[in-house]
Amino acid sequence: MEVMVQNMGWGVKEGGWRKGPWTAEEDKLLVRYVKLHGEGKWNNVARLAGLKRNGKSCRLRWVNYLRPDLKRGRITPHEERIILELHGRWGNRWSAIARSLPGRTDNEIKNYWRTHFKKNAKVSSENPEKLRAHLLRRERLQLQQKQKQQEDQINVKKVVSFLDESETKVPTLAQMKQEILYQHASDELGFLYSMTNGYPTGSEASNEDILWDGLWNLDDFLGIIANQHTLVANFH
DNA sequence: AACACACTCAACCGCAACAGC
DNA sequence: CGCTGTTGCGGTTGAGTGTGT
Repeated sequence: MEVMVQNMGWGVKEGGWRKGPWTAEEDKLLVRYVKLHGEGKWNNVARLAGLKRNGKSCRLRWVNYLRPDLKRGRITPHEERIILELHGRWGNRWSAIARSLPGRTDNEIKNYWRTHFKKNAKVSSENPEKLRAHLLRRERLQLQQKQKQQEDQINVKKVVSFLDESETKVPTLAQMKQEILYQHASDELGFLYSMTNGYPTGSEASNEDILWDGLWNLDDFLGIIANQHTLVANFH
């Protein structure tokens, strides 16, 4: 890796700092540092963790890649709507938008918007043929995503029926199911409300917290459920 | 199969805001 | 109050990969 990095012209030291793609070893050192010292004080990382990276680079690597609460995978259509909506309101305030999408980074959202929407605007004015091809392509991709979502829904049904079976055995699971279903429903309603009636005024931040708070991916949910499943299995 | 184009992602840079002295 | 170091943000770049022709 080190060799490859150097061949690519990366990994060159500038003022003593390494640059370019991170190695697994560097990641390990950074993670260990954060575990021991917490986030922040990034300029101490080089000294305390033995990394030859400047603080800025370490922070970026942590925030955009190593943080444990990051959500992996493609932006969902639901998230896409939120990005569009919030970008319409706030403009390029990526970090603010990212705060409304738990598990997504400003970098990720910025990248997504630039490739999908900024280009669209340019393409449409320049060449309608290109735009049509572009839209067709996107439509196909969305179709694929939709199919995946349907599979996810089937999985949710399986999980819910599992919970139904387990309710009598483990009462807390019944509670959990109720909360999850309620939260999912209120998210949808909240979003629809905001789309049709405009945005709440007054204590905006707290209202929005409620509105966006339940956007965690189904994967996370299924992960929790899987853990619960193991617990129940072990319990019996 | 080869090429061109589109898309994704990680990483860098410059600048501004903030905190501490 | 001004200086300095640190942190956070937005813009940009470039490599790698996927897809269409």
